[in-house]
Amino acid sequence: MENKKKITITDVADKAGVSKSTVSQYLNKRYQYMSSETKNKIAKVIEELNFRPNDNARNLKVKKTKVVGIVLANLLHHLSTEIVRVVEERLQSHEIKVFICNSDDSPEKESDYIDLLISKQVDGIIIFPVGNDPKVYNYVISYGIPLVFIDRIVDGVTTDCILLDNKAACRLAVSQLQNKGHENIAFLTLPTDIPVSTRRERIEGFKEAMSFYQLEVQENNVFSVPREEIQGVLEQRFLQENKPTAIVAGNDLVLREVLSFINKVSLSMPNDLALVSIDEVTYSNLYNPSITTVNQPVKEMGEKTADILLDRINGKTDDPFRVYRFAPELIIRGSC
Amino acid sequence: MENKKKITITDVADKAGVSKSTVSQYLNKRYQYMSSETKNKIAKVIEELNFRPNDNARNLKVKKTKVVGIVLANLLHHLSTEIVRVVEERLQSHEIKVFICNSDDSPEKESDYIDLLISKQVDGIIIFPVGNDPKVYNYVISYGIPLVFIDRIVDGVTTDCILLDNKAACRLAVSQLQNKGHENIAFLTLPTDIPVSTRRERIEGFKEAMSFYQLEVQENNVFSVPREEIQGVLEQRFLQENKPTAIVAGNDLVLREVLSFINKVSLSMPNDLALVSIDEVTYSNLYNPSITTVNQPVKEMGEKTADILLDRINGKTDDPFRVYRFAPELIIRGSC
DNA sequence: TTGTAGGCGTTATCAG
DNA sequence: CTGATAACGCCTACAA
Repeated sequence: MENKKKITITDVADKAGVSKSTVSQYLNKRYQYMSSETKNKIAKVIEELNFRPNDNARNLKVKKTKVVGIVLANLLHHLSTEIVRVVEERLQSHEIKVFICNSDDSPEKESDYIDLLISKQVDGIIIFPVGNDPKVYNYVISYGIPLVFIDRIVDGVTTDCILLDNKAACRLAVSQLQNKGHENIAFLTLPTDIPVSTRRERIEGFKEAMSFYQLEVQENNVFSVPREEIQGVLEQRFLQENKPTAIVAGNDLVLREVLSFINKVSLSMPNDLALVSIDEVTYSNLYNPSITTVNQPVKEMGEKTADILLDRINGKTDDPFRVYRFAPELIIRGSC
Repeated sequence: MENKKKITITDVADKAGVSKSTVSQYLNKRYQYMSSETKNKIAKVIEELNFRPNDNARNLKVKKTKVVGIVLANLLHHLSTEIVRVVEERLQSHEIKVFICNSDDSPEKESDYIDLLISKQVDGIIIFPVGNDPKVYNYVISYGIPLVFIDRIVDGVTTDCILLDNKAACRLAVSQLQNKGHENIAFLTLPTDIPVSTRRERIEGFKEAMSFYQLEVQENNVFSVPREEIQGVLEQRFLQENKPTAIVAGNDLVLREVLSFINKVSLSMPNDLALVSIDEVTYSNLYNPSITTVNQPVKEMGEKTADILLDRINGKTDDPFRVYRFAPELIIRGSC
């Protein structure tokens, strides 16, 4: 189990009785310039020695690494990982591998991983951004590495962005509820003090949708509070007059809290309270009653991300950067 | 937005009016050999030029990369990602970064990613294995890269393994059910034709636990079928005599199917049917009724994984490789 | 305290 | 078809 000296292309060349160059030719599949005899010989030696070329050395000469880095805000966020899967599949089919990094909602970690990916010379970077310092991201761009944002926009950074049409999502949610006769609708989301474009868009979208359907937005029905306070504010709200008859949960974390609240006070859906959640969750079909959700088109978004990135990497496009908005889809289930 | 020539240590040296070596010293924080004047000058130039050292070149000389690769079987599997988070946190505190790769339950992809990680010269590799060809894994070891398996064992590979004590998990599940007076207990798991040690261990564990509690294992109560067949076999089974009064779900995927079945035929838990699931799921507390689960000690397992790997990487141990079994924990909730 | 020279493992160029 | 040889960007003696 000694940590033996790593074997190199030179070892292979020596043992095969050819030169390094020839082995290199072999590694790069330039078989044309090679007798099938030497070819086989090299193959055998590589097998025997269990040789693997050192990519670091290779990338010193060759500019492309065929690796793309994805920096995830949160590994546990199901939507992100689903998009990643789609992106990865698409990139794989172009022979590109993916390294996933987890920023764990920390701008510092995110920045560290971006630096690492740059120093590894990856061909492209995809970020679910958590930070709000444009400098970090702009450096990637100025370094010449194609960059795509998913899920959020960062002020001051001009690059391709893949986003849900959040306002349309709210409109779908509200439309479904007002269809069912609800007028007193509450909206809950996490705090918007940090510049997370998504949350702000959803609040605005909710308000716009309400007025679109000529419903009144009661100010004590719109909440933007930290996760751990959600149950508290709901309990309070439901002690007041004029209880909401329906709730729109601004994302999956909010949904969890809302469901806990509903369980705790034994409300029954959809009669006591109707519910629509933005973003799919794993248990929407399983839950009793099943949960109506507004879903992101994961497949389309992932594929678009991969395609844009590929085009930029291969220099196939000089189109100006733009924001791609994807239409949400309403999945009507039992909760409303 | 031209893809400008990447700037190198030479550019920095030139612009700062010092030599490459001095810049290198700076990069490696050897400030002792440097006037604070030159130090500041270099810092400024690096900032201005937005220089980032090329890790590939660096790693050619320096053996440690300070990067560990994790190959995940399935990004969407919550348990895995939770363990990854713990591992990562631990490794971060030792200045080690983590690249996550998704094998997507494909042995080929897994093998490709292992090769990639090797050629990137990572310091260590952690795998949630999906393949069963020892060669792939043994190559990592023979290459001198420390390797840790999580969740499964692979026949023919001798290395450190982090596993749940699966038999104990089944014993906990059965004990809880027999406590509640159940005797006719069914067990469901996915197929065991591929050599996935975990599934086999859980089936055996179930049988042993039953006999330990002097309960009879009815052969038509033990299922090992593909996911898409689970609901079908349950429907059939519940048409027969002697219906089970309780079910143990062998993992989270099985649980989903069982819950769908229960919903479809409108059984009520825990009265019509009691349920215990092995492995935690995100919705266990939210569900109605909440779901009793046998949990893996994610934190301990993740930390142990990181610690073992760190010790191996730093050559701090020559202990023989071993299998670490972790005690599961029963979380009693409403489903039984 | 700074500079020079050589090497890390691979690829590319160009003779042979 | 094969083999020298010079990069690639950085690090590390050792010399100045």
